[in-house]
Amino acid sequence: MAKQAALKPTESELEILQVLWQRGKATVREVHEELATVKDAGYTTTLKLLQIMFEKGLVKRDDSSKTHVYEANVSKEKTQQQIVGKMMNTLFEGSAGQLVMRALGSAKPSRQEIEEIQKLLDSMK
Amino acid sequence: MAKQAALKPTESELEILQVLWQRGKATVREVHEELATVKDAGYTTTLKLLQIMFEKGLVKRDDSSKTHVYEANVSKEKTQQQIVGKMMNTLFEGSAGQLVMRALGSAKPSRQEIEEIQKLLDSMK
DNA sequence: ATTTATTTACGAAAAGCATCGTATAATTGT
DNA sequence: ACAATTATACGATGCTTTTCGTAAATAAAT
Repeated sequence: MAKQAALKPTESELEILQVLWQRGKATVREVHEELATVKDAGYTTTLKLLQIMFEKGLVKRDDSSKTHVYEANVSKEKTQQQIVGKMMNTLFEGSAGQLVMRALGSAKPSRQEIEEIQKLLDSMK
Repeated sequence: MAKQAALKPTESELEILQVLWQRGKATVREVHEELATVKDAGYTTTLKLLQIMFEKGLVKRDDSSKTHVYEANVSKEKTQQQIVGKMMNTLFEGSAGQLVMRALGSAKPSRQEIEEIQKLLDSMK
């Protein structure tokens, strides 16, 4: 069904995508249980959200058996890219450098991550 | 009216804040004109937004003369920090490194910015 | 002075989002 | 077989966000 125009997941939808990206496939119940450790909402809320996400094309589902199995239909990478890109524009005047500086000031990455980033930076010069 | 609990500017509010951070002070008209180069909304829309932001405490205003003059009432730094932090959690599992990698993959910073980031990274090791 | 422009205030529509309750169907346990 | 549990579907509510129209007040222009 082709490419959709920049569909931006909402906050709640992102929480669910996070679970799906991590688990691959999951039932509503499984998503809900995992969400419950962080959030606090009813089962039907999670269900409804997943149904809406299905309509939007954010997830796909296997409904061959009674208990449907959901799976992300947008990649983690693309989604991250899209949102970071948007944020760079509305909040950092389009400057990746500024965003990076702010992110690094917020929380410290591990030594290994630091070296990875440095490697990437070197290759960009 | 004191300190508010974590007030999260909306997308549109961020666009306006961006203008105000850049200009310092501005009338509704000025904000609107600048916004118009990027966005497409009526004058009263911008006005209303600014009025709402005033009620929320996001901006302050000088209404001593008929034409009110607005100014940001939240700092760019704090706001950026707040939003980047939130995004790190909901989208990058709390990892600054992952976020940085993604940001760098999105758009290339200038050579000068790269070196600045490298300096910061070195000091973090 | 009278008209024209600009400005603020305010109400309200329209759309999007998160949440839940209830009905209905299917599955499981006894 | 029947009761209890578990699923989905779907409508509806309340809230937030964005948008604009219109009225009233002020200022500027002729």
